[in-house]
Amino acid sequence: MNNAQIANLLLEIANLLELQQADAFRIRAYHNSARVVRDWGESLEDVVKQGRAIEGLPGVGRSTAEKIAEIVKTGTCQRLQELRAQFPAGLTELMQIPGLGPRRALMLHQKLGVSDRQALRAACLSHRVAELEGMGVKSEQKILEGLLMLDLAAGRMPYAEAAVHVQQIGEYLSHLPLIVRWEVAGSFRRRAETIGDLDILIEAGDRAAATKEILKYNLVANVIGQGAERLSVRLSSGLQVDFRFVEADSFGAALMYFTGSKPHNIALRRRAQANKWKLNEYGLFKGDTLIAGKTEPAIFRKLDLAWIAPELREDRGEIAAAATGKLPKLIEPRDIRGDLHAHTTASDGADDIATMARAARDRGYSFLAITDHSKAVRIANGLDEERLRRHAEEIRRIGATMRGFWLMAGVEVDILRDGQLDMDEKVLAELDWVIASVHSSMALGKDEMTARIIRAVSTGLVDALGHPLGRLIGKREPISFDAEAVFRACREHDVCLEINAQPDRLDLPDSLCIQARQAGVKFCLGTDAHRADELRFMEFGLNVARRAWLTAGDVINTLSPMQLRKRLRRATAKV
DNA sequence: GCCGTTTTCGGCCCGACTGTTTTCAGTCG
Repeated sequence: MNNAQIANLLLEIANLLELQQADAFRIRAYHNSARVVRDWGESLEDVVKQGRAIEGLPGVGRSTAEKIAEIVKTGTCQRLQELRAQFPAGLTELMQIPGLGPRRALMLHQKLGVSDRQALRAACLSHRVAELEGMGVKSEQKILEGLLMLDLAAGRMPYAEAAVHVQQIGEYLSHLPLIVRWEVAGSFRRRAETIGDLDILIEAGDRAAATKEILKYNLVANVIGQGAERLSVRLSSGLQVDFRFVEADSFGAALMYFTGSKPHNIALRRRAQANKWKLNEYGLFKGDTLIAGKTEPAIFRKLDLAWIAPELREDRGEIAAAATGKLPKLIEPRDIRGDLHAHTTASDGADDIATMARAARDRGYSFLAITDHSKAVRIANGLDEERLRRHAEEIRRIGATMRGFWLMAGVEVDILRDGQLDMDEKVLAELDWVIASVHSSMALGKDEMTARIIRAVSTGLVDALGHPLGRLIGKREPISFDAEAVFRACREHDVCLEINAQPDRLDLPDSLCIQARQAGVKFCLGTDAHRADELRFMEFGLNVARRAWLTAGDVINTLSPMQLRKRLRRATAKV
């Protein structure tokens, strides 16, 4: 049972308590603990199995700790079973539909016997829902639309996809003379892995006129809500966009508020409250007097905090760090001097060596590692020893023509099922850079997988562990291994963990990077580019690194070619 | 259910919008 699974059961308890209309703070306590458990670096299953106490998790007290222990041991807990017995199974699922909360879900069940999506759709279509007290034709329509949405898009989209929307909307907004200023807030500004909807702040002289103009945007499919403060629309792509109208004097406060995250906001407000102040989307108030609101830095200053980068605003200790001057100096795009994962036509890439190298140099890089697949990945035309040798020669030949640029001869070698590397050791030892990755037997059990990876990173031939989880966001679950043990092995053998920047990988993810960093492991960023154009994915890898509190010193892509050579030689010398 | 420079009890962030209502409950972020 991994932390995410434990968190899901805690969330289910929270949802069922909502149905029960239990105390709201108790419900929130379960939501909080679920979030903390999901993000927690160490496997709680391991903690429990080793007989250690679950402690140090903020928001997890005695009661929840006991439940977690019970869940690990039995797969469920008494409290959850009792709650499940009280309500039909599908009810918490109904609460996922926009506009349906616990009360309405419960009413639908009690009055109409509805307990799953299908029955709900039927009830709407036969207009039985509209007849219920507090419901009407519009509610019914809204539920039907919500059901459609749930079937259509499974909710969140990858950050990279949202970024395309932001660019399009931004171009449109920037051409509206009525709009003085606009800014994207929300999870997009925090550069989260996936984005549920877009929150865009708008400063405009005439809100009504601005609303009209925005509604003329040709990608708006329908209006979800419209008021003096807010305009919510759905684009034809299914993406929900919330426009918030904001006064100049409140812009900073609104930016903070709508950037979130929610737990971060709550923590900030408590801090304001401790001073007998009030913090909301309009500003920081002492009584009725606005004492800060125009800019974010002004509000942070009043709260006696350093400005916190949006990527850190997840209530993971950033407020305490900001209060004590201990915020990290986060890695930035200009720190990156090269890319350490790229493919060419030699395996499954679309561009040849020279094209990839030129593209990297055009980005201002000082190095690029060419890392094509090894022979086990047949479908990707993986290289055998002989082809890899010739390929490396060709890489070096082209590299020699490029002044001030290190074209690294590397490989992405497969970690076979038993942990052996899919390439002769001699050939690997001749290369500049070796990434080892799991591409097969991904369903292996946790113990076997852990042993497999540790064996591979302990060969002394590996520089980096590629896309360690092997997950594809929303498509493929991560492989299962003991992260602490693997990280320890990586540190001992001087193996970097890759942050793979492909938009649907983002692997390692931020929470595990935080844990790995604490274990003393270094990181490398790689776009895993399969065409020259994909070198731009570096941006997405940087998002992960920043969300993981990483500095330039944690990431070896910030080294100069000479420093990098030195570091890699040292690693090899240890063998 | 959690938590403690206001606290081991009694608080717990705060406001907008919708749909159905005549003053508000439910939902959302």
